[in-house]
Amino acid sequence: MTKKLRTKPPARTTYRHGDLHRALLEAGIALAREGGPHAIVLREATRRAGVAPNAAYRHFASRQDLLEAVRSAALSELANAMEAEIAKVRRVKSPEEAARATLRAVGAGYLRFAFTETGLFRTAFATPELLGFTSNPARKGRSGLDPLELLGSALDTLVATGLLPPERRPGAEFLAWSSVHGFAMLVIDGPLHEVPRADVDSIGARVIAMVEKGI
Amino acid sequence: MTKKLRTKPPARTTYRHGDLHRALLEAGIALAREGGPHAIVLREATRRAGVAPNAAYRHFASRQDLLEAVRSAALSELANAMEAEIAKVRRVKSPEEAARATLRAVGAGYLRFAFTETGLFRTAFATPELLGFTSNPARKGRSGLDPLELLGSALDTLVATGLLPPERRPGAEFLAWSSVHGFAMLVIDGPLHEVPRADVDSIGARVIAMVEKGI
DNA sequence: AGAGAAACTGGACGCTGTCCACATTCGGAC
DNA sequence: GTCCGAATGTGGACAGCGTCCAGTTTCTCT
Repeated sequence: MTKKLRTKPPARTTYRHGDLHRALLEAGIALAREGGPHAIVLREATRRAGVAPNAAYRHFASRQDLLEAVRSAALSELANAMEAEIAKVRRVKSPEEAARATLRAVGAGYLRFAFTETGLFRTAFATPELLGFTSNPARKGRSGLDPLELLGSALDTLVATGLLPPERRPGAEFLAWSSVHGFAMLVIDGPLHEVPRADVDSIGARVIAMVEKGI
Repeated sequence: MTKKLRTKPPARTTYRHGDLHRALLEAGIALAREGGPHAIVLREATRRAGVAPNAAYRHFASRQDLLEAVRSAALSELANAMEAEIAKVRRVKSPEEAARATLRAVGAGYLRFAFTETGLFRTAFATPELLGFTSNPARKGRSGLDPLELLGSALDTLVATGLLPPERRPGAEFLAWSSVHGFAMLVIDGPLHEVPRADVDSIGARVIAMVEKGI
């Protein structure tokens, strides 16, 4: 064993770190990815950045503040996962079919992220006190939309193609989001936890079908 | 100010506490009720029980163990809330209408508990590692059914009255549970947090309607 | 009455977030 | 170019947490 081959920063020689804010944020993201929100530990983040614990306070007001920043990054990655799934849909037959497929893609991307990046997913929705995801640049994906906006956009398209009556549009994102999010939780640490991936996917498809039908 | 009028146990004079297990569990439940899962703190529980911190280890293997016990109690109370709502339904017109109303009551009870006993609700589904609610006597309500079983029973009745095709019955509880649970999370600490109760209730009704229709 | 087990106490350890006082360095005004 | 204030990082401390170990008190069973 050489001494600790953790991603140890090369023992900076300069007094100033140079980009500590980003280093701490990235350490926080790594921690969240590995162990979820409660694995985000200030001292460990500073350790990984090769800096004294207190240095963090020049860049984040508190552990909670760092948590919040990681949370935004997680939401942004969630948006990217959703966009990736949506991108696969393009160039299909009818606009109607495309609209439906896009809505399904939104759900599928959400679930894929939840199951693939569980730690980040949990972090995205870990909030000791209130807060959802109000519009915040840090939480958007590459397309410039955050997860809720992506869902809203898919629903708008559904209305535009005449597949969803306009009077049922308001608040529809909450119906869809509830179902898919709840399902993710059920799988991540609920009764569906031990169920094989294939079965999970098929139930997931039914959840999305239920939304399409019942919305 | 008299010195701390917290529910201070009357400074027991005996060496033995007498019923420390229950006292700790109840302190844990109180803490969870006030501040959710992470407010369950071993030392605080022992303080409220008027006992040294280590005494807890004679009754719970770890903080996690106490958390787990509180969690079971919370699930049991959730079952009770659901049962209470179901009880209101009895003696309606047709069996079909009764079956539908019962399913809605299951959802309504779930949501009422989530919004009324938020701390306990959060605790019921807080689980650092895996686990859902497998059958466990401590998690049942007065009727002898746990929350998931209550939902399952309502769905069975729906099938019995011919309102739900039997082939769609398997796994249906996961569709219903996903939607209602997700909605609860959305309200408790998601984008719907600031929305007035009346609006929340009306969206909640739509969620339940979606399930009835899309299941 | 005595022995062994069960319940509780006391003190300690390492970990955490956070605060205060101090050291170093950077960038701009003269 | 030099000086000075602001920004950044360090060191040491504190309280609170979960947990462990060793001792003490009490109960129960023979």
